Amino acid sequence: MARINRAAAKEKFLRFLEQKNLRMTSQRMAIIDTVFSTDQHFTAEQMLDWARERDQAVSRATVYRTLPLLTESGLVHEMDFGKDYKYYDPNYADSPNHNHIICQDCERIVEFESDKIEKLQGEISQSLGFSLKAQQLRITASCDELKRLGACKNKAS
Amino acid sequence: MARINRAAAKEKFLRFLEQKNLRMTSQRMAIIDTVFSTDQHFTAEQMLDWARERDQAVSRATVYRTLPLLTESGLVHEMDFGKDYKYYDPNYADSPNHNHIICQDCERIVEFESDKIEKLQGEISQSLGFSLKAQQLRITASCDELKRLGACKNKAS
DNA sequence: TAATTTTTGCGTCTCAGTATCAAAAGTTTT
DNA sequence: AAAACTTTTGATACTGAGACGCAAAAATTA
Ligand SMILES: [Mn+2]
Ligand SMILES: [Mn+2]
Ligand SMILES: [Zn+2]
Ligand SMILES: [Zn+2]
Repeated sequence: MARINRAAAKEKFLRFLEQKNLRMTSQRMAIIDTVFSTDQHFTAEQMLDWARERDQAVSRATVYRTLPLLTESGLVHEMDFGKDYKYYDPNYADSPNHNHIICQDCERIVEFESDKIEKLQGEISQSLGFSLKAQQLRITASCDELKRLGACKNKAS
Repeated sequence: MARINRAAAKEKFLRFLEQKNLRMTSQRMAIIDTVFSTDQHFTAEQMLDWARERDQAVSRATVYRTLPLLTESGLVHEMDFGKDYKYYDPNYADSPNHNHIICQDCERIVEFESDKIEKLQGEISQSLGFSLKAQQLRITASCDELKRLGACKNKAS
């Protein structure tokens, strides 16, 4: 589940902008540089902070405008992890078939791939009249395995 | 995936209230009557509308206060279906092991149970250091099977 | 350089949900 | 049953993520 490398990401984004008659600007550059220097799942506000460390001239509005462009171009995916804000995942361009398990106590997110579950997913979807395209699977659980080791910062501890 | 019957639900809620030194009021009664007359997944705003049809004297505030009580008592479950508002599920008391598949185009939600996927879920969770309790699984897909039949009201059609 | 198009940043708005608080309703004590 | 106390209610204000409108700035084209 490694992210796409920064040069390739820039390349792809440039082609996307060109094709939509949009311009590469210093702010957009700062944002995609920041996005593709992490493989963590991040929020818009986090991205704003990080991008500003790199380039002061990045506004909240531009971040909120650029993330949908990155999404549309396929470089990141919008993720819903059950919080009331969106997450973005920079790891999809490179591994489009991974899924996530989320701890509902802390916010630990772990990626995984499983042929078996992917197959079952497809079978279930189909049997219920859903198509396969763009499917995604999320498991919500508790990491008290990790809690016992002191790794899970459970809020209600 | 049938919901618990209304009388049993009221009974359970009464015991819950008693045990927490809370009172059964006409508003709370109207709300749980409404909740357990549907087996649909609903939002707080929907519940407000429906409960008001039954009893004018139900305010938004009371709905937003009662739903967490019903959740805490185990009669409903808070659900996140990827929208920016919560859903509530009245079907958990009776079938606590069901999962959901959601169409990302329309908002169709279909419940399903699968021993196979449940087993895999447990295996994956465990192998990644997550515990089994309170796990839940959500599949996001597109129902273009149904779309072809004109059943899916896809927004971007 | 001038005209045109795109982008930016600020401020305002929306919307679900929470917090506040005084009035109302229910309970317990005298 | 009146007084004292507790819980609940509803109106209103507030919050926080994100969308939107607009005038200024930047980039492109003429
Ligand atoms: Mn991921
Ligand atoms: Mn359900
Ligand atoms: Zn955890
Ligand atoms: Zn659909």
